[in-house]
Amino acid sequence: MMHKMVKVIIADDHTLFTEGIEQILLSLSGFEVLAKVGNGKLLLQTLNRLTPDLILLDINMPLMDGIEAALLIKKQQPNIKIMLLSMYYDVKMIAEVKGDIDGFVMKDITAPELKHAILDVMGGKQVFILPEILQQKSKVKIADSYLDRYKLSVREIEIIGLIGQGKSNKEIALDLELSNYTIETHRKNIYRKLNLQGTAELIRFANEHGLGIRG
Amino acid sequence: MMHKMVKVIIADDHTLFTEGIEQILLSLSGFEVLAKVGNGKLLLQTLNRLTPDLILLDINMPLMDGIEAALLIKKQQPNIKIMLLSMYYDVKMIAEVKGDIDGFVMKDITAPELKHAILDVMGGKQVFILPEILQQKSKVKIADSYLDRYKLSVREIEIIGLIGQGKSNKEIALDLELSNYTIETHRKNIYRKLNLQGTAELIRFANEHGLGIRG
DNA sequence: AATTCCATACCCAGTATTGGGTATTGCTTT
DNA sequence: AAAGCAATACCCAATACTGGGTATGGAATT
Repeated sequence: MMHKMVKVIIADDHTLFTEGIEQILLSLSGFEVLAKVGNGKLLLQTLNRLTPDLILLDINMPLMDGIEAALLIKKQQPNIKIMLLSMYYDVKMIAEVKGDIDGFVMKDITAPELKHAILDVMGGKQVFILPEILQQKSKVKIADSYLDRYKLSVREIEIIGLIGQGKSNKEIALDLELSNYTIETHRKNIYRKLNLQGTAELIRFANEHGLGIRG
Repeated sequence: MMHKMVKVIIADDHTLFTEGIEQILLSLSGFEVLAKVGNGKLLLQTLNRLTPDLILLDINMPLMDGIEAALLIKKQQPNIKIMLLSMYYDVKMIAEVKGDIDGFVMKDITAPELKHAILDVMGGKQVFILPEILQQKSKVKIADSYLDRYKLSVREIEIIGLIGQGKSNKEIALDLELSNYTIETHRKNIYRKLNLQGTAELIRFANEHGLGIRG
């Protein structure tokens, strides 16, 4: 296994990304890209005629998302290794797939790191590479950036994150053991600082800035 | 210009993506990648010592987002071409940058299309490649998929999209010339079908499935 | 023909959110 | 010492949203 080409299928709806990954794997050598597919259904169909060693699988895809596809594939062809690729980290999601998936990496790792992760997975390890923010002992680095740009406080950033995960003010108040009034006040300040109106715009902001990451 | 290497800087916080793009450009030949940077500030610093012909610039980056950086760079070094890369399409955003930016492409185009777009830009054209969904005469293709998966109706998908853009029920009712009651009813049905609770979860869904794209 | 689904619309009641404002305490900066 | 900021908390009022339900008409399916 360590000495032969790893046959890979790449599944991601962003073509630039899949073609980029393909080029990366070719440049790393040791890999053969069997196919690149843009959605979960196409992936299942492709598996009817190709048998990879490994699938690199984006979580967010049209028609059938990555996790859904992964669980199906694992059931049908348990020998195929599956590594999930994501821009986001979500504790609930990881817990959901932990027993079934061979690896999880985020899109901010380097190509050598990806290669290393793949080889670990092919060697039988289960590899979960956590996002940098969770590896750090503190969140000073990311928090500082939002402090600077938007004059957001640490608490405000935290609350944006919780809202970004879909929590209501009430839930957040319970989580943080604060009054509901306090959460509302923070939200008022957040809207003012970011010049946003309403939950929808705020969540969009959170997503675009990766602030829905649970930490 | 057509016969010499195009010097490119790639700016995107997802390292796998920047390294992928680099590999793509190398495989296409005719390009020299001067640098890959992960945020807007680093990009500005890099421009103090390198002068590219072209910057491929992701919109969503930490510390300084793509548009902010682009407008600054265009002011300081108007001869550098800038092409924005995005996963999302937003009419308002495009209108905002249309006068300043040389190109906009989405991450679901192919590498040859990217090359073609770059060469057009380097040749003096302004290139805006619209997402596939906007190029289609109808939305049957994407709508069908959600019909199947979630039993969502065409109207429901449309309303998710509008909510995903941050519109209130009242605004949507005005847009679609319907009663506010109707929008609320559609929302109730959407929550039930998707097993979601509240605006935050719905918007997250919309974003993850690209349903915030204006069509 | 009957049933189901979709689109549209409404009522009711309760909760959630937003925007205006106020206030206190503690810490940091000037 | 004074000022500014963050965290926390509250009041008021209005609007927005949610979840329960009802209903009609038209189109598609059974």
